[in-house]
Amino acid sequence: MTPAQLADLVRAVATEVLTARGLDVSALPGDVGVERPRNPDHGDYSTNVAMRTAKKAGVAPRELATWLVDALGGRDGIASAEIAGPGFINLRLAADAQGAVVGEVLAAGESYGTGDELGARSINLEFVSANPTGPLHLGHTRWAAVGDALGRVLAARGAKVTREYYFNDAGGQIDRFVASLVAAAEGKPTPEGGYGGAYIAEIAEQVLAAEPGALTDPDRDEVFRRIGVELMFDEIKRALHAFGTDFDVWFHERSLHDSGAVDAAVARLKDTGNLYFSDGAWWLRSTDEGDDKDRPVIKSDGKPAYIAGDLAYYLDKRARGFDLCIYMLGADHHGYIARLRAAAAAFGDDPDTVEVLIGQLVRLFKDGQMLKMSKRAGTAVSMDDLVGFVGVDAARYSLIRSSIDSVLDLDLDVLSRRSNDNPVFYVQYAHARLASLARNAADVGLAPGTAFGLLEHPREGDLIRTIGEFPAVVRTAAELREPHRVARYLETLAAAYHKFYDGCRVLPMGDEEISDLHRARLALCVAARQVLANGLGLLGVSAPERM
RNA sequence: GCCCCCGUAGCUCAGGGGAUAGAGCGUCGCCCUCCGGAGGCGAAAGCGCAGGUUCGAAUCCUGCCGGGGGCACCA
Repeated sequence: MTPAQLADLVRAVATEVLTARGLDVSALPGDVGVERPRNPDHGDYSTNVAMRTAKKAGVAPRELATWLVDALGGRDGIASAEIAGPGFINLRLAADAQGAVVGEVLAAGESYGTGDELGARSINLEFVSANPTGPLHLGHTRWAAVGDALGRVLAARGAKVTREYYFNDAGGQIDRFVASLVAAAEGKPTPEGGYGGAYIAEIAEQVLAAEPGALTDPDRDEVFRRIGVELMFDEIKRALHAFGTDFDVWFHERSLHDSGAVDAAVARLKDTGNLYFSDGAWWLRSTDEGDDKDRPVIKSDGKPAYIAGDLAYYLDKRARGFDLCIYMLGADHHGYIARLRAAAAAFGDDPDTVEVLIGQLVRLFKDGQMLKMSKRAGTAVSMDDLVGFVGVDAARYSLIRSSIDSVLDLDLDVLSRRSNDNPVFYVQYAHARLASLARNAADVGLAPGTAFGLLEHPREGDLIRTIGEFPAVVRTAAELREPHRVARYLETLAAAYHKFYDGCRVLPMGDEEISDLHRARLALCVAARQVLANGLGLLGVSAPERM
């Protein structure tokens, strides 16, 4: 019996009991569930349904709990039901009912953990979207890891996800980038406000290699722009791909200007009265969505402001059929939330079709000193740097496993000193150990069995219940847009497995005869390995056969 | 001044109202006669402060204190 099935049973029994007693069934909360108590004395699962329902139903919590316990006690698969504390109902499952979860995992295989509650949603997930003026730094790397994992998690729960990268290749930042390239090519110092990293000189060199006459070309800047920006794009794409993060759509802001989409979007907003004219500029009422001031869309010099591109871009996304647009932005962009929502509202959409996830910074420490991440200074810690230090798996995992709400401090000395310092190896080790076990089992002719009722050891029960949690963990991670929950769950699962492995012998000892218990335990191991692999897959982290 | 995020063990971080608050690393002490010791068992150690809501608050609300990040007709 899975937790979901048990919750269904509790709900059904509660409904029966209330009905039989002539009480209001609507007093039941909509999300009747079971949870795993921390204290094993409190059973395999517990439910607080009696406490949550009692007041509305007009009965004492413990009295209602008594009725529920009586009704639950005799049900198939329930070994015991008892009241505790203020009205908790603590449940124990029969070993065979609980063990059936193992069979479900084996049957579901790679699809265990997936669901379809997001099936109706077509989601545009935009993340990273770094300006093509320099290599991806640590902050971008965090979004690359988290965004990619979120995309996988959303897809696992049924959403149709398009991962998208928006290149801001139309504004003044690009002009400065180009000017920096030209200066480098001419051997001149970095211009005021330009970019001075070593990569600038490298790209300038490549431009000259591709177009030897670039410096004397009448359209010199245009040549450097065309080739230089393209080289930067390629570099960013290469780094992301090497990081295991690929996008479905690489969107160029410039295309919106070139195609007239920006003008069209602005015109439409003027027509519908969603822009107002003041002080020579056209303004969007972003204050309606909580902004502290309205924002100009057309500047008083007649040129479109940056936000004009955002408006056209939003319209483009909607035209492509997305019913939810998720933007992952850094903490320094939190002011954009109101603007982006206002954009949706201005086009007549529900602002909730725009969901902005704000992630905090990553700080890197080495020798106790914080490393600055300034691209301009050229001392940035890049995605490649981090990967070079710790590898893709550890980099992704360490960035994903924390909530994006918290500033993340990574210590390079710790991460690069010993691999064991990173929890990813704890999880991967569990998988590798299971893979090894499977090889050994095959060598002695042991095959998985189905006598799950024999799995009565406390650590077997704990492992089975942990495996049973996985689908709900993925569902919650998708719903809350928090892929770090998957990582933390995997650490719990790995711990449950290691404890089981320490306490329960799987393979026959010496010339011991193979028994149904051996076969059932092997099946449990196969299931555990499947869940570890599925979970690591959601994070884009490898599940190694050997380490 | 206004807005956003954070404050939980020595450190890095989990804990979407529930019973005795967890993990990794670090410290101390155990377990190698067989499946991978990159493991297991045990110990010390913590919810910034004050109110409020609730049967019940690390979790929700308010205020304060502390830290970080934002508040452009730049992109």
